[in-house]
Amino acid sequence: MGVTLKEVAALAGVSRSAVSRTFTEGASVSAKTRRKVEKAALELGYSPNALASSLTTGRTKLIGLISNNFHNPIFLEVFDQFTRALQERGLRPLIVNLTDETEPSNSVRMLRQYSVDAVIVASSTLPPSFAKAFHDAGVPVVHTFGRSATSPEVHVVGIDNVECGRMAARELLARGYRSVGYLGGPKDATSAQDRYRGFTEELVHHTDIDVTHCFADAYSFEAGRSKMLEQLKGFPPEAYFCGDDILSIGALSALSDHGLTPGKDIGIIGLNDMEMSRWESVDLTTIHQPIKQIITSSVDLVEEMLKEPQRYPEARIFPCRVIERGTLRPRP
Amino acid sequence: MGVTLKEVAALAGVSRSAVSRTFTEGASVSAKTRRKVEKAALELGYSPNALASSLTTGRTKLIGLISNNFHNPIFLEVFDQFTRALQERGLRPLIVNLTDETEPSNSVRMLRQYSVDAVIVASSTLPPSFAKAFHDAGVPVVHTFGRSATSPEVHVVGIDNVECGRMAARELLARGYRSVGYLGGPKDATSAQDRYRGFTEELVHHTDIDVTHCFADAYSFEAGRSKMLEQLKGFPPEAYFCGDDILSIGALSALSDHGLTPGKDIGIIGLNDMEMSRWESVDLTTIHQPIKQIITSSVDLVEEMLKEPQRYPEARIFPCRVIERGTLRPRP
DNA sequence: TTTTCCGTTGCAACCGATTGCAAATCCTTC
DNA sequence: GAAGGATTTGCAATCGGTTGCAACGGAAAA
Repeated sequence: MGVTLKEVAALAGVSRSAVSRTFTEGASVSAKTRRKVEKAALELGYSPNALASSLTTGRTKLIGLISNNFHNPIFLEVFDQFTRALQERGLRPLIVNLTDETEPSNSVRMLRQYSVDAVIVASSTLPPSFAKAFHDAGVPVVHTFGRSATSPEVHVVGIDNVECGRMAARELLARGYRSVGYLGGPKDATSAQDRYRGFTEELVHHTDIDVTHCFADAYSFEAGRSKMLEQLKGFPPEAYFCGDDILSIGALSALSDHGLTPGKDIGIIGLNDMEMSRWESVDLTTIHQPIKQIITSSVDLVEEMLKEPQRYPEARIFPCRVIERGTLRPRP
Repeated sequence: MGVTLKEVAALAGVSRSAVSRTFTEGASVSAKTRRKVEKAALELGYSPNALASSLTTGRTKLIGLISNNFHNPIFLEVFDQFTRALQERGLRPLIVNLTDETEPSNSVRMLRQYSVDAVIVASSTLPPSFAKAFHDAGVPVVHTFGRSATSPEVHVVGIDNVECGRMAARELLARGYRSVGYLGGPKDATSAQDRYRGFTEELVHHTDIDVTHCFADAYSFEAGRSKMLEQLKGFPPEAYFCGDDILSIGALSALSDHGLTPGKDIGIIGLNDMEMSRWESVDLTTIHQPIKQIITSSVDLVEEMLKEPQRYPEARIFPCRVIERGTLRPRP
């Protein structure tokens, strides 16, 4: 269908190598032939076939981008950032939407078939073993939003979820709440587990504080809402640490159903600080996760791995901080 | 890096052709060789290189998916649906995030370099000429959420935006509003223009009704909110047709700033019926756009174009309907 | 047993590029 | 003008597959 090297070479009256070289950085071509070739290429509307060249160079500039969080609005931001960051560096995101039906191992195979140069697993709900599968298959991999502690074999970029749990606990303590709850994401998500661990660890010595916990089925509005509705049927604590802003927003909706005012009747602190949390109607007190930095750093890391595939795995952990808005009562 | 045909052939003791044929649908191989090859392939962990084979077959199964709506939450749903639908059919989405900085023509070139089999332009804010550029470059293209009327050269799947504008106008009339406004998306978006046209056309003979209009800078929460805040400084009409749910939600936030109750003090009707509009705290009356059907149909169309690239362009238009919730006053 | 036919197999060319190597060309310098 | 070195150039092999074609082999038909 497209114009090929050969045709350009014929028109320019040079060899195919000459054409190839004019289009590869730092190859040796004289100004004269370069001019001839460029003229011919322009005339024919030629642009090199990236896939064909990948055959010999072994580089496709294709990066697998795997996720499964399509029901969390934060993902919009994540996705926007990732695609931009990759594009800016001349890399192309090849997307995999991991649904419940899709067999994870299939995606490993598929991405290998397309010879992606590297894979980014962007999810806090996938197990470390998933990212490791790519590593084992010889594909450079970065697990963004992954758990750092127990996956020494794979690069991880994200936050310290345990510390975030502690941070949330401290914040609730500082506000004088006497009974607190953790409303986490799905129980099998490492992020939900780690945040829970930090939260309870911080509170274990405060024997005067009542601590409860529960896990929503997913990081989604509906899951947060229905779990909070369930809680409100019993005797809910004075304040909740929700494992994600979208859970918080679902929870807020449940509170409003019951005529409860967040920050006054019940405290809520979230995690992520997504755009929506800043909306006046939401005004969520939350722990800010530096998404942009995390993603830029992830893509940086990918680029470095392209140069040095056997690079020793590292964890890049970014600090979080509490953003005060309206869903916790003021500090005394 | 990976295992190649040759190695499998060597291990299985057959020719490379035999191996190739066992992995291509409907090729002639005896059960015996197939068994030998499969055993060897399994042992070596071989899976064919999709890119290499694309060289000869001319098919990559790569589909360019281009969008620029990364600030509208509806895009989460769109994106989820698109990636799933493509995956289910064995097609791979190659994403292009069209930002303001990126030169559109670059994406045409880039997608041709990766020999995508087809391109889906998923945006109601890109001009028909953009989709046409792919058509002109010989790449099959479907413009999802595009304008049907004036792009006879390109397949379009979506809704009749003019009709939606009329529908909104009729709905506001039926509720007895005497002064109405259109709060549209960016002025240069065909969807914003068409919805505006329908809206005013329907009202042109109702000389007793006051009609005003304005355009937000983008299909985003912030744009809707700030435009509505601006409106509220003057003498706003009794009800608005917002060109998109996210604009409506931004507008609702502005109303709440001013202590106005939607549905009571000011009416709002949106367009899209995205998940968020169903949230109790939003409860937006809106025009439902059948996203799922549109996307399934788009991907169907792409598949058909793969078989028949020169297929005569068609427009697939899906009907919309009003979903009554709480942001318009009841019919009299 | 020989002939015929059909399904299977391997050879070799090709897809569109890259690249090591040696030949050709250019520019200096004597 | 010739020798020398530095660039530039083209040849041909290669990347990992696919596929038309002819040869092959086995079974059924004669």
